[in-house]
Order: sequence, then C-alpha cells, then structure tokens
Amino acid sequence: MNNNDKISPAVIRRLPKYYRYLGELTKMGLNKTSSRELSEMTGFSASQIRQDLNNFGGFGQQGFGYDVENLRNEIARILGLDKKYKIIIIGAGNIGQAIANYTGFYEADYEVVALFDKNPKLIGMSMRNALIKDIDELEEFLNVENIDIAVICTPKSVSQQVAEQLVQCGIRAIWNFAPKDLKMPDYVHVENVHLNESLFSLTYYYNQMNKKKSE
Amino acid sequence: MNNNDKISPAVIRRLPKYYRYLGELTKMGLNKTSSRELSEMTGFSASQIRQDLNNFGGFGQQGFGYDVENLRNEIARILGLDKKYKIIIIGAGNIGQAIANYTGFYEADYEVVALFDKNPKLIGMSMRNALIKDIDELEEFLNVENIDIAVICTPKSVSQQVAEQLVQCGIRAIWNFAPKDLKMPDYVHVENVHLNESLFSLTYYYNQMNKKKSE
DNA sequence: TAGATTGTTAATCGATTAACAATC
DNA sequence: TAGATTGTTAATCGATTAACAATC
Repeated sequence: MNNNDKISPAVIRRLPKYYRYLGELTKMGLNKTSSRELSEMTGFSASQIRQDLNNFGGFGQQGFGYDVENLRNEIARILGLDKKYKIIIIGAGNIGQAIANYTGFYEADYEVVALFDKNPKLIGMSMRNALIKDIDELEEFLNVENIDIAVICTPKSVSQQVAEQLVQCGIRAIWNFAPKDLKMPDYVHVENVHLNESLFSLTYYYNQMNKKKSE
Repeated sequence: MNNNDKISPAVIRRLPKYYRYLGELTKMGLNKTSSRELSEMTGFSASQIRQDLNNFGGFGQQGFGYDVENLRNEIARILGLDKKYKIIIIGAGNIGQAIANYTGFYEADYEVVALFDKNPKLIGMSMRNALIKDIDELEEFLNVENIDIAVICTPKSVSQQVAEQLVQCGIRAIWNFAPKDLKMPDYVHVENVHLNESLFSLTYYYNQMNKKKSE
C-alpha cells in the first residue's frame, strides 16, 4: 500500500468504472469476481486491472479472485464515496439546473445546497431542495456554510472571475462546465467537463468514418 | 500529410483546445502566433503542439510561426467544423433539455432538429426550434430525415436498447450522457460524457488535498 | 493436491520531450 | 545576413502488457 506515491490520473479515471461494474455484479447477485471477468466487462486488460488495484493495496485473494462487495467498498473508500459532500452551483441556466436536478449522483452522498445566479427572474426559485440565490450573496454564504465542491455553470466570460472568488472563500474543488480553462493555484483541483470539445472530437470521428465508407 | 495513418485520440482531444485558443488570439486582433505562445496559453509543450499539428500537415512557416486565422481554419477543417450537422436528442429530461438549449455549439453548424421522449407531459413541447416527439415516432422520423448525430440522455436502463435502435436506423455517431458503456459495432462512434465518473474523480482529488493539508 | 488467479517484476509499446537541421 | 521558429528525427519517459512466482 503506497498511498503516498502519486497515482496516475489514468488510473483514477478507471476507478469509477470498476466501481460501476462491481455494482452491476452485486445487482446480479454475484459475490465473487476476477480480473479476467472485470476485463470482459470493462474492456480494460486483466493485467491493467490488477496493476490499477495494486496501487492501493492487495484486495484480492490469490487463486480465488476478488470479493465483489469488499472490492466495491474499497474503491468507494479510495474515491471518497463513503463521505458526504455539500455542493453549490454557480449559474442557474440550462446546465446549472440540469446538474441540480440530476439524480445520477446517488452513489455517494452529494447534496446540492444552493444555486447562485444574477438573473432576478431565477432568484428565489428552487430546484429540488436548493434555492437559487443572488450571486451577490455568494461570499456571505460561503463564510457561513461549509461547502466542499463548487460547480461552475456560468458563461465563460465570467468563469475565471467566479472561480477566483470561490477560491478566496475557501473552495478547493471546482467542477467546471464553462468552456474555458481556469487558471488556478495548485491547491485547487479543477475537473473540466468541456462539452464543446467532446462534441468536436465526436464530429472528427464521425467524419473519419464517412471518409472510410466512401473510399 | 499522412491523412491515412491513425491519429492518437490524445491528439484529437487537444485539437479543440488549439482551436479555442486560436479563436481567442483572433479576438485579440493577433494574426501571428508560435508554438511557444500556444504552449503558454494551453499548457501543452511547444514540442507537442508542433508534433500534433504535423500529423495533419505543415501549417507553419519556418522562422516565422503560424498564421492564426489559417491555422484555425485548418483545424476546423480537420475536425469537420466547416460542415453542418443535424442532431436529435433522445430523452428530454434535465440533461436532454439542457443540451437542446445549450448555446455553446455556435462554433460549428450544429442544429438540434428534434427531441424524443416517452413522457406525454413533455411530448409536444418545444425547446428552441425543436419539438419533443413521441419516442415511438423515432424510426419513422429517421427514415425520412438525415440525422448525423444522436444524443442519448435517457436513463441508463434503456440506453443500450435506444442505441441499438438508432444504429439500426443508420445513426453512426452517438453522444452518450447515460452512465453506461454502450456495446456498439465498430462502425459506430460513441463519445461518452460520464458525469458521475467525472464527479467521482474530482472527489478523489478533493480528498487527496485534504489529506495533504492535515499531514 | 491440482488448478486457478493474484501480486509483482520485467518487457514492450506508445506518447511526450529534446534536439537540431532546414529555412523563412 | 542573423535571428527565429518550424518540421522532424532521436531520446526519454511513462503507461500498458506479458510473464510468472506466490499462494489460496
């Protein structure tokens, strides 16, 4: 268990997938699995799966495999899915509202406690249990509440400025949906969801396929 | 220009970023740039940028650099942003509606022509210029209209089945927002936006930082 | 025990970086 | 011309895969 070494981001991005497939195995009533079986499900090689898991410890049993529930719990613990997280969303437009209403976060205990916007038409509305507040109240709010994660769903023109304000108020984890790369100090982690970049690469591959077809 | 070699996905995923920063340079009124300047903006090494671009051709001028507008156009052409694309969205819930209303696709000519859902409360509503239709009309619709890209925003339980139906009707490019890996034939390209996986890795890094802080 | 599968080391592969000749 | 910066080859680095001893 070398918890102190830096784990490659590629490994971290595979963990949620293992976690998801282990959940499916549980649902199917299976309590034992192997790197070979996980390989078939995920498409990653069995060797890679064993390498990945052994970054965090030996969760398997030689000659036997892995206990599904145990391995799932271990991955949950590694990712931190065994804890509660309070989230705020900045920008209550299309994307902000969609995230607020998104039910796909059930795996862990994520709670959207508030949204912030500057549009008076939106302020005062509520999404699920979260109220849309005036962006001017953001700092005051952050001084009182203990927020773990901030989601940026503003237009890109203000995203950098909003991010800086968040960091000044103590936020250290940002989930960024604005199509812009935020310049942030090292102690802030930014996870980007760049929808346009995703769509552009899909477009590239779509055209590649059409090219091949017409050859 | 070795258009026929397979370009690494890592390269393709950087292209939209180059494209975006070149747009910013244009806005700033600059018409000349260099791999060094792009390196400072994007955070990728100058060497990598030159390598990436030279997968597609020599767009620069030795001793001078790159013409901003020309390079931007070339990347647009490589990605296919110089063409029009018709999109449909399957599932008109939170995410589906957000995508339909998303204005961040202005770079290229993407048009959402219809949404599909099975919820009678949603059917008949319209998002921007697109109508929400009954999912039962999907096949008929695809037989008549020429659709380039389908976006899956359904619950994960039906995503695989929906994807198969789309492929049967000729769809070859899928933008998948359902938290599930679609099993698809090779001639279909799937681009995944797995929001929960993204949030989970953010959670991991958030906890890592807290661990460091308390050491 | 024999068979199976992990944990882990070594080999391979691919992607990134460095270096530099070409040349504007 | 001299300085600058590309295009491209070679070197390095890191991640993936293969192999196999450990062991259940």
